[in-house]
Amino acid sequence: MRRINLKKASVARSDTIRHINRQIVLNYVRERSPISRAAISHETELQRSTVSLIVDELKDQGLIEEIEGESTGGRPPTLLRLRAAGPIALGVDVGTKQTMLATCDLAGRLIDRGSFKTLPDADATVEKIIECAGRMITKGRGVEAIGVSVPGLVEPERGNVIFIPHYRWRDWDVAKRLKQATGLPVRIDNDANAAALAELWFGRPEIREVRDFVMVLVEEGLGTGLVFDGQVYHGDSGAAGEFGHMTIGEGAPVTCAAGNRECWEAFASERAAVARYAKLSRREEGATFSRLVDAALGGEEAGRAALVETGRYLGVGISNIIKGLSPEAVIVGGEIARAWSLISHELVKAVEAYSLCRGMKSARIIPSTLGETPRLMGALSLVLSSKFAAVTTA
Amino acid sequence: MRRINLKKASVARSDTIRHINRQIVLNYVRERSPISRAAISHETELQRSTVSLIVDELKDQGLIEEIEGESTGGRPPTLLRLRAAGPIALGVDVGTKQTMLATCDLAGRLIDRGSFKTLPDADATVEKIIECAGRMITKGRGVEAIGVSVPGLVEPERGNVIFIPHYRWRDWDVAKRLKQATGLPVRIDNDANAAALAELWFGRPEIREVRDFVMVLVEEGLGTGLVFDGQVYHGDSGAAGEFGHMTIGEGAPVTCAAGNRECWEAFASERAAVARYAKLSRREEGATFSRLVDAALGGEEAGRAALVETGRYLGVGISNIIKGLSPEAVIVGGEIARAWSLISHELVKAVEAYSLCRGMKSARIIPSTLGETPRLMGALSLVLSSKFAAVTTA
DNA sequence: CGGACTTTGTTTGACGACTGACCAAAGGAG
DNA sequence: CTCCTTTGGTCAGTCGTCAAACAAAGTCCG
Repeated sequence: MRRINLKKASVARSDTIRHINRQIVLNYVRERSPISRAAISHETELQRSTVSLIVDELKDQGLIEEIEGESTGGRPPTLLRLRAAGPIALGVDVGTKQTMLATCDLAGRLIDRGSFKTLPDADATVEKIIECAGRMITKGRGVEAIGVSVPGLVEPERGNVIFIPHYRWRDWDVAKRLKQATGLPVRIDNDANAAALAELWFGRPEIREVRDFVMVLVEEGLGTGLVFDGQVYHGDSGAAGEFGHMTIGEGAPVTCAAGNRECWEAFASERAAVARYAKLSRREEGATFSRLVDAALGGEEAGRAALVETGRYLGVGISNIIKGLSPEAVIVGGEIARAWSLISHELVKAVEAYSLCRGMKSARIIPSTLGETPRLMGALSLVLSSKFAAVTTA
Repeated sequence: MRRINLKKASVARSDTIRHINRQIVLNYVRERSPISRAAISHETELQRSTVSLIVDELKDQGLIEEIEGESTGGRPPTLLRLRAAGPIALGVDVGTKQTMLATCDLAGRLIDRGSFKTLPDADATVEKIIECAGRMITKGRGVEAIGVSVPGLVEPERGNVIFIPHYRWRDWDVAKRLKQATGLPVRIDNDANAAALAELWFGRPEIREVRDFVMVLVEEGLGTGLVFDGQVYHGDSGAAGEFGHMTIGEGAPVTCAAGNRECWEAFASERAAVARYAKLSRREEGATFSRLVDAALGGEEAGRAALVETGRYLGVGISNIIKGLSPEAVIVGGEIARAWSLISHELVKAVEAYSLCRGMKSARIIPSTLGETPRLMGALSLVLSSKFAAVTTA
């Protein structure tokens, strides 16, 4: 029931039909691999002859490859899977501490990795990214595009980084310069959006099947990535997902980027947790969030208490999101997911306490299924998802 | 960049291409009416011959009709417009005070209207709706489907009304019984979602062009309808849009349905405004919101103050929504829109005060462009939008 | 007033994509 | 070894669009 956007709508030609079916077949190979032509034909209700033609096209384009299958009583099928050979995408995850790079194949399997400490200077960081990326591209031939994930405000369509709070970089031209230096197309997005994209395309099956969910990425700040109908929602000028700046109360332990003590971010980010820890333990001034999590997991009471309190406030904000958006799932990502066993109870309790307004079925709340690299996988997903995305018609 | 849902994806056949182009042409007729075949051909880049074939099909189906045009220097065009003759949809708006019914033509112009006071008994109300609807359907032949808008929680796909707070009706089977009684298909949705749909399809051009917006419907309660990418978002099991139950502070003037004094609804609904008015004016115990608005527009200070305060809290909640969703516009609907000149200043001020966290471009905030019947237009839109909606392919 | 020009709408053959029926290939079961 | 099952490919038929030519119905200007 979508309203057609006449300004952007493109009419269907005779090859549109092939484009649509090509993407459907490709997605069957991706999701049900290894699968035979006959099985695809059976499930899609396309004729076997048609599937064969489409498969030939996908093989020619180097997207899929054949392997031998075992007979089930008749002629043995030739099974299809995504082409495994060689890297196809390069991902750059610009973090507040480290910048990580990786190449991966079509199926999203990592092939090569690299990383360096992010430099406080914007230009120097770009130079280092270009250098490191260049090395990985020449080493692994076949990279077709680059995806970049950054912890800040981005206009994805224009490839424009507006602001990165941690380093106070404004109008950072990383996308333009990467493109110039490598000659490859560059896609860029906010880290929470990228992480949401990664869960959508490469998360564990129980998340991949979910088409409406919210990614809550806890880092120094607090970002949210919204997925509606299997699609990351960017809002007007790509700035959606700043639920981190939602007002949820007063007297937070730290201030948000704008000096506000009422934002969700000021209550539930890593910085908030570290501030609570510093107050509780009273000794470590220069405590990092990593060490805090290690300490808590090691049984230290102050660390545990700081994390649990942070988890509770995460729950308060999540309950607001659930009420408003009724997603099927909420995914919590970032390093805090390592301590999920410690915080989940209090977090879920807070969500339920604030949800009592309506006796509704609540969303599943789960830690990221992508381990410790949701942002890096997100950067790679920016490239890979475009290969598999649905054809946009009207 | 949408992920294909293999469980629901349907493959493209040779007639899919026609379906897609048919909807595009139909939407050109709807939005640029009156328009000639040649103009459609020019804008869509379809051949004139193809447009002609599609137009023939649409004419045969009684969706469009021809009128004569004036020459611009060559052969005069035959202009096309939506068929104006006769009603095509019946809308039922179940309100907490009145239930309104109307029929309209394809272009959304009202043809016939009726209304009655909503009865406190669920069954009796259904009976009365069926009686009134039956009369309007037999009077105006041609009605193809019925749309119903209700002030409560709905599962639109299953046609199930879960709960209507005002009357405490649970599992109301209005859709099923209307369908049985009339033999027509019935579509049902929450009033805020319906109103959002109405703005999307029948709002003034400045809203119709917006593809991401939020409808805030102020009534006894407070509902929100979310439109993403030109599509009403329902969330998991159709329950999205309950931002009214978002926690925004403490000590609201009234309680929400669940006895909570922290919800946005408890601060900014009609009930909240009436409670403020009763407190300020101290005399009228049985004040209604309608009279409150009349009094305020008439210059009464207590009424004005009650509305302005309510507007301020509307702004607080709207600022949270803007931060999280970055919509292009926020539309405020309900009777309070009548007093827009009184409340807009304070409302916008509150939004700005709470938005300072990020110096971002803010959404436009405007009153409903559908006058006093956004819900009724919403009910009609439930039917009409399905005629014009984009073809869902993959 | 009449011919040239302009614009609109229709007709017709060619092309691309899918369907469906038939055929060839390759293995299992008896 | 023969029959059956399953997979994959071939080819005429149909549907929808494109492109170009054609017919229709005006305006413009000498």
